[in-house]
Amino acid sequence: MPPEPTSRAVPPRTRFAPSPTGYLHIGGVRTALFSWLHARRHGGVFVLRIEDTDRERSTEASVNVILEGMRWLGLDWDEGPFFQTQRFDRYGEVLQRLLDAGHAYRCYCSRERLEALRAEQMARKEKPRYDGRCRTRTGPPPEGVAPVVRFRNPVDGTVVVEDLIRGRVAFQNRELDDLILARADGTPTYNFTVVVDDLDMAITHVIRGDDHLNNTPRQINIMRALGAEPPAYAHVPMILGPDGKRLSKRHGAVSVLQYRDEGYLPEAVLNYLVRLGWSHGDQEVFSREEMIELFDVREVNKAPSAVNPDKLLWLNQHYIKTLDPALVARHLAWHLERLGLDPTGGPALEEVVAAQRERAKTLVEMAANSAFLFREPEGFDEKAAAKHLGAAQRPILEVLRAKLADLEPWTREAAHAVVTGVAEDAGAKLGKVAQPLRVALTGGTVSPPIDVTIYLLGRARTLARLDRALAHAAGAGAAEPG
RNA sequence: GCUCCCAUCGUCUAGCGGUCCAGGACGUUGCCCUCUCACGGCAAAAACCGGGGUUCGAGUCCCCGUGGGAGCGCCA
Repeated sequence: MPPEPTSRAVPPRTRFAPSPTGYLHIGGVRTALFSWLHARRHGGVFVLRIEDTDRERSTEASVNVILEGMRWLGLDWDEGPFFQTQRFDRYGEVLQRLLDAGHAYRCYCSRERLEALRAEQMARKEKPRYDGRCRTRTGPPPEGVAPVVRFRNPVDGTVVVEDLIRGRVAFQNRELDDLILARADGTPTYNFTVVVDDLDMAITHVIRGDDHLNNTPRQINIMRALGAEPPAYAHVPMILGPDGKRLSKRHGAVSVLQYRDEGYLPEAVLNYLVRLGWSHGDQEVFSREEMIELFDVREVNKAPSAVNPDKLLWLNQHYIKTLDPALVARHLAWHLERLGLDPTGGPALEEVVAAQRERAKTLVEMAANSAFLFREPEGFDEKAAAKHLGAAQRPILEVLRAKLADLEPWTREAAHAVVTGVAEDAGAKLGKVAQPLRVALTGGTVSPPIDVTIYLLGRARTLARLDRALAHAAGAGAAEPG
């Protein structure tokens, strides 16, 4: 038996081994995160392996999504990506070893027989499994039948999985059947490639979804037949949709990249995921460094957890508000471009972030709220204009225009003084001045504080828009954009 | 059906036999702040699945039940 599995004597080697058959969803990302954290925490190595032996369903597009998603989140790998389809020679080699040692045998049973067998067993309310007919087969092989290769699983005894999360889980060998290692066409199957790879890549900690817990005793048996000791295992519970049901496309099993597209920050996604099934006292916010310092797989919960989109949103806003504006600005630029806007065609992005950070839960929202700084609004919001850009507001807007025309310096403070001064002179509350001005400048009723809005917009745009608003207020017909 | 896993507020969780009439966070509700939208502040409602044990004492340990989940492919 190996010593304490998380001993720091040997740097751990962990891996993330997705199969490129769909998109990389949030559950997979969390597994990757936990694996990555374990490696980083203990100064180990994180390996990326693409399990693409299912050539029917594996796609290059899916591989790209995995790589892009990992990069976006900053889950960097130290080795790989390794592709299983490029290791077929190696699997063949190991398979031969197993065959030679008598740990594997060729099975000539037809699919029809297997299906019938399964049906019978189900009818008898038994667990469907291979009956081992070819296990002891002697004599010449049947003609014209391409055999599969099966593992000769021990018939009795117990396999114990010492799981870092579940604790000790025991399986009876008699519950296991002789699984197929290689198909009739010679290609290796999942449970076999995983064993070979985890061994070859010297993986010390297999951190994966708990849908694999039942596969583990089989894999351990194969490893032992190969004369190897199994690594430590940590089976993390599945992630459920917001409705508490299994994640599916209908509710939240979206690609990680969709979170990027919807305006989430990688910091928020990572923070959200690390708190899903793991905690450190009452702490909710974890920087990347803190996660690495504090995360311990052994503390991961055993129960599955449901995703909570609202909390992700909250974290996203938290990071939008607290991260370095320069960093957020880079993300904002990306989203502005997606909107068809030129990020350089307006005020400095860092200042935009500083002004908008408290009123946007996502970067998509921030980009949309900030669009007025980068292009001329499409006219005025009808209701807003009706209320704030009437004849009654004209005098105030005219005064504002006059004062802003030669305001020096063009700062937030100076703009503030103008607006409050106009309000005082008119004996009106600030809102009576600020709101019409806001509609005039932005076309709508929502924007950063009015002085900040003026400052960011700049003199030229401010005056042009005031002129347009004045024209509108005068009933001079529809304003021409730009 | 069989095997394995799981079970604290709506959700994520703290709790590792007494300090728990169960704490934090998201969300919800109310109040405050306020030039819009927000941010923020304060407050409130909200949970130990059920039943047996063990123990002086159980959310915490054991058993059973119930309810979820996973696996049982020439898928991964």
